[in-house]
Amino acid sequence: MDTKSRARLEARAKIIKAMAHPTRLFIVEELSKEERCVRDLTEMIGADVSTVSKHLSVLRNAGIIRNERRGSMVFYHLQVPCVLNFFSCVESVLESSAKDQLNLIR
Amino acid sequence: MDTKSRARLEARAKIIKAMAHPTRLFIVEELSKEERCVRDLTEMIGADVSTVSKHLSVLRNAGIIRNERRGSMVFYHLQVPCVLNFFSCVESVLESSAKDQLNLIR
DNA sequence: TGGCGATTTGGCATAATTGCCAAATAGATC
DNA sequence: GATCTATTTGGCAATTATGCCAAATCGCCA
Repeated sequence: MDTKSRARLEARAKIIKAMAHPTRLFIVEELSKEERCVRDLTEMIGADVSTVSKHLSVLRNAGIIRNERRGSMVFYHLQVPCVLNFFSCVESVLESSAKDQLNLIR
Repeated sequence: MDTKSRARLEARAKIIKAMAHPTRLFIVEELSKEERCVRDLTEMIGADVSTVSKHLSVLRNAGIIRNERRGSMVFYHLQVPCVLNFFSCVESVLESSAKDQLNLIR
């Protein structure tokens, strides 16, 4: 692995890592339906506002979501919707694992 | 968010987290071409064998890859190829970010 | 300007991840 | 069984991630 390949892999990993948290997956899923302000997301998630704000900044820094200030509120929306494709594949992995469990029992 | 939703999100996050590392992305990409033994992967990656072995176990525990022992060697192969779809979307995110950079400069 | 709601940032304690070395395990071959 | 190669596991130090509280910032409106 040369330096260039390593840099490319690191850039990719950074984006995937941004998705790799239950709360952030929830945010992505929710923003795929409609844009939301921090307060609404916080209420749905049930964590501290500061925690939610930091999760949002992780997703924003990765380039996955975007924010727009309107008045005193900040609205977030999904910038790159193809990340939703992750979900169907993840389900495939889960199904595949479930089958393995059955095979072990038999 | 109820307990059930949270569990589902955690299961998904676990799988995405397994992909969220440069070395493991390399492994997935490499195994998409052909199956490989631990020694070959280790040589390509250039880390300690134990490190590579642990990365492989992360991917295996997530259900993304599978291993098969043949003699004294263990071969790994991609179990759920749809994870390769992640890459094209990740590139979209990177491109989108690159455009943002240009807009900031202007 | 002062106060208020919305959001972000700093800081800290705790937990999880990472990578290496050393040791253990497994199969092949003698 | 002894030994060699291949792989995994245990353990440890260093780094990074997480979540909360407190404090700071921002926009609005009286």
